Amino acid sequence: MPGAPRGPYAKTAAQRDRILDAAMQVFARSGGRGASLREVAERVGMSEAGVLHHFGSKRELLLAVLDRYDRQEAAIDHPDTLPGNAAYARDLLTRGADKPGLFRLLITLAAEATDPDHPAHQYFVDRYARTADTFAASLRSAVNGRTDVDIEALAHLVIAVLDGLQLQKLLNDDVDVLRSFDLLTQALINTYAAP
Amino acid sequence: MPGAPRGPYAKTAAQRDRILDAAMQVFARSGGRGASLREVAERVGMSEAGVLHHFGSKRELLLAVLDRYDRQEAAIDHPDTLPGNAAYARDLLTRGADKPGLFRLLITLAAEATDPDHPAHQYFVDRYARTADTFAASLRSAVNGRTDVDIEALAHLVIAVLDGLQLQKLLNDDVDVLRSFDLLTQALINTYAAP
DNA sequence: GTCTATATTAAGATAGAC
DNA sequence: GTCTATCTTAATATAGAC
Repeated sequence: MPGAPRGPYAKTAAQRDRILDAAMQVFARSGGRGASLREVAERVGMSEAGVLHHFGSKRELLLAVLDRYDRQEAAIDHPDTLPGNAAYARDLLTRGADKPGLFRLLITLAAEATDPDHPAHQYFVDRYARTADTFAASLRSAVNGRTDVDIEALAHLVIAVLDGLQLQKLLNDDVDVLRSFDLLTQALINTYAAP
Repeated sequence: MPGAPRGPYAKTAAQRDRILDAAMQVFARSGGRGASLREVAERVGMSEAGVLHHFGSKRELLLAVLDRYDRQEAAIDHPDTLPGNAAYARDLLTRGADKPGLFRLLITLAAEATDPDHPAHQYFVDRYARTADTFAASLRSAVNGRTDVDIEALAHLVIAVLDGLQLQKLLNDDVDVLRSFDLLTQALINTYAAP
């Protein structure tokens, strides 16, 4: 009975969530390889064995963190108009600045997961493909009819900007990512938007 | 006598270089945290203690790898015209595709080094600041006279695109990064270049 | 300059008591 | 469901022989 945990499972679900919260912070600070179960357990006030009772291994824990994040993201409804989507992308940047931990988690793991042997490799391959599809769909309506513009390439470009700008923001908080992003959108609209 | 190693030091310098080559590959595959001295030593056909004779610690080895890369980069002369620079940036992307290891090294470490406690944190902060200055200088001439364009923001934007596109390329080799990059340059020239 | 041997620390994981 | 205790493995680093 998902959605209404009660009985003996209620506590477990709550504990799992607390562990995921802690793990997310630890993975965000130290990446997938730098993070240790010990630190996760410490934060949650539990032994390593306790953590491993809920998640069988470090690998599983990492994937569970990403999976939960995905479910939360999927619950938000995404705009399907272009201005809505540009605003959404802009909002991503702002949220990234607000909660640097979350973005650090994603960018650090994505970079690590570039290694085909990394536990989250397939996850990130899929994730980026999905994102590119989403962005392409909304850009298609903006370009409306123009067949001379490569929508997929445009989608990859926008995603690259979001990732790259946030990386710079994390290294130097003085970088004004919104300013750079606005320069991009203006140029893109100016050049590729349907008349 | 730099540049002409001879006598008992010649072998040492050559060995240091071999170690740096191996370390670069290992760091590129596994990141700074995932990499082990054991694997570096193995590749170079030496014991861990042997490696540590040349570089006192893993941290030192990592910084030496980055330092050597910087010296090599500095030896290349960079164009100072805009078309030259756009071509240079495009070339970076091509090189990244050619030698994925090198770019993986840079992007993975940059993401890790977002953590202020990471050994290479300061290195990457400085590196990005320097790169932004370089790009800004060449963009300034392109915008020639226009005062309504934020050159620094433009520089951060271009760097973001280079990083972000290569990250996607590493996750999925089918992504056509040059196509996306060309969409960017066309839009930027179209919108911000001096008449 | 390189090796073997070892100290030290820490990690991930399992077994079994409570 | 959580803990203590333990196994196993592996990492960085040092000491000292050759």
